[in-house]
Amino acid sequence: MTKQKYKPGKIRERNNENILAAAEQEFVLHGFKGTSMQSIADRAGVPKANIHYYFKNKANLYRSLLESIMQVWNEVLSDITPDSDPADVLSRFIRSKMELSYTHPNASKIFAMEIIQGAPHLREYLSNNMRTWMKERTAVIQSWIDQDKIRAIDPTHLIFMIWSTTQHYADFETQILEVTNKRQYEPDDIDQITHFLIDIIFTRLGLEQPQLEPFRPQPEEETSEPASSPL
Amino acid sequence: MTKQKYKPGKIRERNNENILAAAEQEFVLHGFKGTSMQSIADRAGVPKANIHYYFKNKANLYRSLLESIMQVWNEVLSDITPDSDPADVLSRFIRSKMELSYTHPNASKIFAMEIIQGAPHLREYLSNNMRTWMKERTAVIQSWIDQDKIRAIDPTHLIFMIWSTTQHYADFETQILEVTNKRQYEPDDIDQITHFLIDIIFTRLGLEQPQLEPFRPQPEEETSEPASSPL
DNA sequence: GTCTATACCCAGATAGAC
DNA sequence: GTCTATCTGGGTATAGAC
Repeated sequence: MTKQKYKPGKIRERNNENILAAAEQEFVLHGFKGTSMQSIADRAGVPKANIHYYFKNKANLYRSLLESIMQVWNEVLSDITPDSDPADVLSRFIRSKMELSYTHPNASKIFAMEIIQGAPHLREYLSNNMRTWMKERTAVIQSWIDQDKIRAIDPTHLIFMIWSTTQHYADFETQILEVTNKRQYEPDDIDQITHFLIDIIFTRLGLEQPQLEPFRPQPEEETSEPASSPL
Repeated sequence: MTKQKYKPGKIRERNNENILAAAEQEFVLHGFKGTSMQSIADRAGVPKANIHYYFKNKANLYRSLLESIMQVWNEVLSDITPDSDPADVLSRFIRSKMELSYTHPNASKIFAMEIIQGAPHLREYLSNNMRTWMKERTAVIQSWIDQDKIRAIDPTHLIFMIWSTTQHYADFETQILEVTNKRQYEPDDIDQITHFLIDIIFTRLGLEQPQLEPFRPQPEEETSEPASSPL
């Protein structure tokens, strides 16, 4: 009879997270149109009607997922200024992206599928936010070039290169594990790839290879975040 | 009444190609599960039952598409030997991949979505063919290192880097065009990106930048190949 | 807030007339 | 070889009892 000390809305919050985690799995496996509300309900262990009660409809649920993904996406490379040390900022950029590929592969995959299919649910967001995001970053990189901090390079394609190479390890995980004959990535793999990418890019930019702390993922906390948290 | 000089099976062949081209479009937009046979039929301008007559079922049609994609995929980097000139082989590798991203973006996208979703229709192929493909290539690159033709580097991740950076321009086309504020890629863009990638990679490998013929796509022939040929 | 039952629609696939 | 009509299952969404 001891009434649990859940603060109001705690149950709803937990249900929300369970449903989002289940939806993430299903959307990765079958895409937006190919995923059924029933399969999400089954995986989350709730009746199908409850998902409609919480999220209204499938498009809404999917958009909630995309929003939580874009939120994390926007945190990387947010501390870049003309006065920054390029080696510091770029190595942390590459490293953060690699860590995200390791810790949140499904988020990366859902984003990738959304873009590949023409970004039907994300077009507005892209044109509103992405272009200015890019303009600001490339302007800073160009200022580094003008200050002779790095060798001249096309800043836009440099960012595309870092995006593509790091996200590749999340999105094409299946192919990479098959080809390299591994069962799963280990933290050491993430370190090795991060060094590989920094090595190639920094050589071209005329930067010294930085010393990096090895990547050690935090042991999964009990309920601080759901296991497959939306990115 | 002049009986057309179509060789036997010509009509069937044309129908096949139309259906495959329509299927390619639909599978890119909606994924395997999300695509309906009706929408493929509508796009191809044939009754739905005919597709079942030609391809038996959806999975079969999809696999036919994947096979034609893998066929083209396998042609690149097929002429690599320990005696080859690394600068020549690698620059043509990068260039071919960039040209494929330009000429066959949908093929790249379908392949990407298949891998992202866990390669349910391609797993067997991957484990049978891909690992030996990779072993052979990385062995040759390692031999170049042993011969001091290029600076030491991890051959496997070098190939991943070329795959990811080149395919990115096909798969993430929507995002890239939005961010760079373009309506579509031009042949000049392909040249510029190719040079960008060769520049960075060759600098790290200690190779001279090669002279490259500019990329000029052949003017679309009338019926030599369907407009949206399967890769 | 929760879940059963159901309305309504569209999917893949095939039978069978042409 | 072609296409209409139809079978059967599963989809989204909601009404309404609990």
